[in-house]
Amino acid sequence: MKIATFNINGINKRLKNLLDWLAEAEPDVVSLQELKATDTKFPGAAIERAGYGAVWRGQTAWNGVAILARGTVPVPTQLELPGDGGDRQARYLEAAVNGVLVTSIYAPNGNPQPGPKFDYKLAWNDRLLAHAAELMAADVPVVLAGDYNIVPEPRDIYETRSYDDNALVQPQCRKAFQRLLELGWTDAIREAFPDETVYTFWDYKRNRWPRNAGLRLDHLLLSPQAGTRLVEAGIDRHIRSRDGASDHAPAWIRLE
DNA sequence: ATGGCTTACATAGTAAGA
Repeated sequence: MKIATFNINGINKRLKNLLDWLAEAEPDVVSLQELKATDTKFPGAAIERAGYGAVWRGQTAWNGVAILARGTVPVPTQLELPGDGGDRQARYLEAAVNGVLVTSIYAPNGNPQPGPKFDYKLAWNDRLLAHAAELMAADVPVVLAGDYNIVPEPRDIYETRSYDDNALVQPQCRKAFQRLLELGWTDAIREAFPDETVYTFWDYKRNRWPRNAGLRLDHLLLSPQAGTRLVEAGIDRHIRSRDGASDHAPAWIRLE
């Protein structure tokens, strides 16, 4: 069972990129972020023609998350991250596919910091931690897939000082990610590449892709019941170099 | 080191991304 997460950065703008990748990578489950489309603008028919059922939560202009499943329709279990009924941003979706719970997480970016956006990011991370604890207690295979907008460690970003004040690398954010690991979640990509430099995002600006000035922001965290089934993982880096590519590359795992 | 791209919404120029 191959499960991928991909910040598509505009699903309609990049529909061809998405369909080409689906056809060649053949993931069984796909967690998508940054649809940048309303519910009615989600390209459900094209995705169905590609062989995938889908659930999604859209929003005007920004955010938006979806979960796709090959040959079946995901069964949604959460349409939003619990803990703040007033939060209207489409940043969380959770669904069951063939006995595995999979999320699409699009955590807030949080810039500039300090400020209200950063406060929202920290509060959102707290809510994610609380919900992750509940999922852990359910004792089932869970894959917390998505764009966390957190660089877990210094080795997960290229050599630079330009991000020192950026929300992505702040200690409060890294601590939130670390707490998830302490709860018992496994960072699948780091588990598969313990000593390698692995990036999933390269800014469009400043020649960051050609000079591999990247960041690792997209993560797949596994509950113990999923972690014992991990056999392979990867980043589809070549997707980032295509015409009209998203600024993120797909990250994926394979569970036995 | 640098907002130097790119998008949606709109139909010019902002806001947002990370």
